[in-house]
Amino acid sequence: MSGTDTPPVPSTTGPELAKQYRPADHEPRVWDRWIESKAFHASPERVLSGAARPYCVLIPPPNVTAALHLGHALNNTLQDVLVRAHRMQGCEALWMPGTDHAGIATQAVVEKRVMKEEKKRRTDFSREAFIAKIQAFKDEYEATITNQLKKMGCSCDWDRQRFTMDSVCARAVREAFFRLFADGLIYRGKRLVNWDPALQTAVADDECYDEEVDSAFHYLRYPLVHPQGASTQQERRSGVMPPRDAVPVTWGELAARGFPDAESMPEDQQAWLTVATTRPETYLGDTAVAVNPRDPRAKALRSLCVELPLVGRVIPIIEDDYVVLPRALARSDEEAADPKAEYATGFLKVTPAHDGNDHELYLRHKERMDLFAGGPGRALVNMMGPDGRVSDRHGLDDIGSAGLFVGKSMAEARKLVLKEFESHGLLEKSRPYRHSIKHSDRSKAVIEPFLSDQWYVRVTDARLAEAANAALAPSQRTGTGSGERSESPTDGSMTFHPARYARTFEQWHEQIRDWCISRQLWWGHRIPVWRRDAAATPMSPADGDATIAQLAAWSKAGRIAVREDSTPPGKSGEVPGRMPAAGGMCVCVRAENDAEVTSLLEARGFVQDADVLDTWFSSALWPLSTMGWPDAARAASDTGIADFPKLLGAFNPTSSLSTAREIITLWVSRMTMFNRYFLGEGHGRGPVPFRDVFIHAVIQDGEGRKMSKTLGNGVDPLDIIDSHGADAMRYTLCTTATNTQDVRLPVVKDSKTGRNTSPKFDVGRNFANKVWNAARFTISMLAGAGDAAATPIDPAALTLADRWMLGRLHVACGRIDESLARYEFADYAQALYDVVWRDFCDWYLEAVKPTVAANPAQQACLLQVLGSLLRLLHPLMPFMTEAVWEHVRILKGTPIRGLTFPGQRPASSLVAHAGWPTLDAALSPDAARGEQAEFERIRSLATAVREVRAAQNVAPKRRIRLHVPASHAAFARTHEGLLATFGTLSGLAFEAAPQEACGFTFEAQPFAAADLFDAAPAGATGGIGESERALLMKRQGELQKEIQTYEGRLANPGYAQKAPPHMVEETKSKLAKAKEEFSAVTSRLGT
RNA sequence: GGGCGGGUAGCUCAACGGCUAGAGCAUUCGCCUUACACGCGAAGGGUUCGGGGUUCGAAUCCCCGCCCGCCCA
Repeated sequence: MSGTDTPPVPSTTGPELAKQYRPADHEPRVWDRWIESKAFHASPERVLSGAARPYCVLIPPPNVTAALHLGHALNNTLQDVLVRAHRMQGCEALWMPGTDHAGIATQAVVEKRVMKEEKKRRTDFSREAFIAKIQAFKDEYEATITNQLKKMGCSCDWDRQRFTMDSVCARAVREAFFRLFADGLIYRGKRLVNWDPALQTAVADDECYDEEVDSAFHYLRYPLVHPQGASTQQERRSGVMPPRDAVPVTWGELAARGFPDAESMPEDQQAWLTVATTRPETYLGDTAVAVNPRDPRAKALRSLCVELPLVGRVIPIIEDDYVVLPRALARSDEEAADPKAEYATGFLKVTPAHDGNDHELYLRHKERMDLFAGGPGRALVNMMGPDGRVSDRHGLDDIGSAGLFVGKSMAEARKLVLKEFESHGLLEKSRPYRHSIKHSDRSKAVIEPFLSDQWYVRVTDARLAEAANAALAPSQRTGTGSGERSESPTDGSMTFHPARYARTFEQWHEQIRDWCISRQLWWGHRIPVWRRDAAATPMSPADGDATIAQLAAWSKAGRIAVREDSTPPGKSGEVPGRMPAAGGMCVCVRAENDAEVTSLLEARGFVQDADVLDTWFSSALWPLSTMGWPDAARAASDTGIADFPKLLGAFNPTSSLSTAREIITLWVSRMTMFNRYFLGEGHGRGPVPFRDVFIHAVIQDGEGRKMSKTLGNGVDPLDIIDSHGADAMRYTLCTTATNTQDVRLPVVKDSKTGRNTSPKFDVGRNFANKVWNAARFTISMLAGAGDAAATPIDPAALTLADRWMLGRLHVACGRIDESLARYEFADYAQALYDVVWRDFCDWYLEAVKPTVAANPAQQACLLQVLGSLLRLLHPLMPFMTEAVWEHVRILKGTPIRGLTFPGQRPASSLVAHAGWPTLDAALSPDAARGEQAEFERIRSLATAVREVRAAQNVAPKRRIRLHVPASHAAFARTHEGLLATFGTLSGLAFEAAPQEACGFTFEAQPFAAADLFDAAPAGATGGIGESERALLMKRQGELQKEIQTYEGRLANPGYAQKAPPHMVEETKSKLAKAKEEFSAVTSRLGT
């Protein structure tokens, strides 16, 4: 810490503070003081030199898509609370800020904007020109977001702000991709995407909408054949057995196999299966028919096949319980209730290249389907071109006599297929059916599931998924899953809060699938792979040999890595001996600007992959990239931040990550895998990226709905800062942060501004104002105080009230420290509320009012307690406490023995650096239990007096006389001052109370309040008054209930025998007390 | 389909096998009591979703059911 910090601005040191806390008067000034003094700067040097413990939080980088909402406000408030508290505790606290480029979301937003403003599509621009537009948008929103965070008071180290696409992060992405590629953990594979045939691009799920359309189920007959007649496709291809020779299966044969109802069909005719489909046109890509194994017909069909009409392809019948049984065969009400059961025939055509569910079926029956199709992957028959028309050039190479469909759009093909089937007598019927299908947001075209080449990270490798699970703390492992602990010391060092989320994390990795990282977008990190298809671009042998030699040299030098299509996932690729004559070859180029390599590649027909990486790929590197990995020296020179090379060593692993539930799988998992992998020398057991993962609640509106733009129930943090102040918002958000999974915040529209707000924020505003006024009052009382002494005051020299307050402070500190350690922010807020409002304001300030002016020791105690409270409040309410601190820190204060502030930075005038209150055990309530109890008795008696005053309608300012029984004479005399203050008493009396006094019991003894009125109220007739009687009878009722409870408990024979003895004793003594008081009350009522 | 959370005062939430189930807001009554009306004092308000079980003792643990919500597929 530099300590070059400005003194308080003169204008704020005026004689008096405003009567109300007005946030706008302070927030900008306080913010400027923090920034000018570099209050949030973290120095890795201090960590590495051992001068301070590290505490580090990485901000979950907000998307640059839109301004922050209340959920962000919550998450960032909680992070700031953690960071500020640890900074005050003496840690070197680094909160790393930054934003995320959010590929799909941002590009989509900009595309919409450009369409609206310029009526142009992305494809109307060059890739570079369009990216420039997105870049401009990003700059705008990054500034908006940064401003919002600053308005909230976020104490990030702003000089270190990163963006997932800046040069430092880009280098990390490039290196990570290269290493995974070289290690065989990145491979190319096929996958179904949402294809927009109009725009000829893949679109993301959230760029589609579902819309109901009128369609139909069509019932197609597929003739049954014997597989031995057809053999496999491979054999047919080589001419062994033309498809026409497939041997038909007759109904008679089927009947003999036990197929129900087959005997009712013509015995010697070829049998068929009827499939029900809404997409008959895709039949060209069918590579199986599926039947449910529980279907009574399934057994008879085993070992048989069907032959696709016209195409002639012979495809297997597979059994899978995904298939819906027709209603007639349903085995339960639940099955029959499935609306699809009504339309189902029990036979499902399987088109794995054109339907997601069919693709899943294929993955489960891969071996069999591929065998029939002629080899690995061959059952994925793609019958459509990128233009959405039937094609025999994109994977359909056995079209047979179905050539008439080629070139037709999918809609035309549907009609034609139905017509052809009908003319062959193979269309059984069509039934109208209404269902929802996916459409593209932008073109409104019907989405076609389309097979395309994608890049994958092989996270199923043990070095990734299992390593992530091994990171979990042993107490949070269920023990059954993958990822046994190794001898690595970093295994088991990551803990979730609340603990239940560890299960989400663990199960995700147990059933993880390879991660598809390519996205058909322009905005993002472009995939650094150049590919050449041998078939597409022939090369002369000489060129080939030269290229191979060059690639081998570069590969050896670590500048590139090579994979062929045939390299199996999980294996590293090698530069082949010569240029392959078939298949594709991919070259990953390590350095971003290696023009020598890329120009040769491009000259030899290699083309860079057009896709970009999934945004989460760069996010997954956040703990590394923000710390300068892999080349911190270049990060330093890029940014001018000299200590970049020290960050990783000082702050990774980071301390706490705060994020939302759904992020566990998207982000937490991947950061864990990557941090461990890249810092773990390839074995995957390197350091974890963070020790604690805190999952915060989701803010919902009053009805339990998510806040969203479309519902119009969102609350803008800046609106709340405007109306209530940043501290009020922060405090209120903390009060909601219980460890449940969601919190409700009733939303109302402010009639004046028309903006959404919540009455909840008044809680924070009121509390801020309360603290402000408590401080204002304290300052005014201490204004004329004498000089401070250096020798700490012995608590024994203080009054009972002072020591009680120190005890309350002790309790509050313990509760707050505990809450912080457990990430229970609502309890932190509650502890502050209790100690500030209920203890300090309600009782302590009232107690010292009459005495503090004449008691220097009490002055010291009051100031130290206020200072402690402001410190404890600071993480939640940084602006207000800092504004107050400007006045408090200049007061002369003698320390109190046992109350210290470790972590304080002496050179700083900020409460942000003022250290954390720490109280010796000597000041704990336990150490002086008798005294604490004494003060509590005083409070109880005062409350009893107040009850009488309220019940009797005594004027608030009127001083009344308290008649004390002999049993309590000494007690009352000792504490007469406090009792008089709290009860607004004129004094004590020890003789019998006059007739018109109002009696009450305290500790089962008869007390009375007298001199309540100038004259006896009209109608008073002597004896006890009506309101006193009411009071006593109410009390009598309470006591009766209490006595019943205790007597019932003691009457239970099991209780005395089995309950802990101290508990039985306690009940007995409570019963005795209650009975005693009951008789006192009764006897008073009897007079 | 798998996993998880919740149902307690009108509202938002506490209470983690043992005080007469507690706070804040809202409500009612009395107060502009010299820090604070964004405040002070006092009061009313609960069959802890329903049913069963374990236990001396259940809002809390177990089982069944109902309702609401989230995540993953």
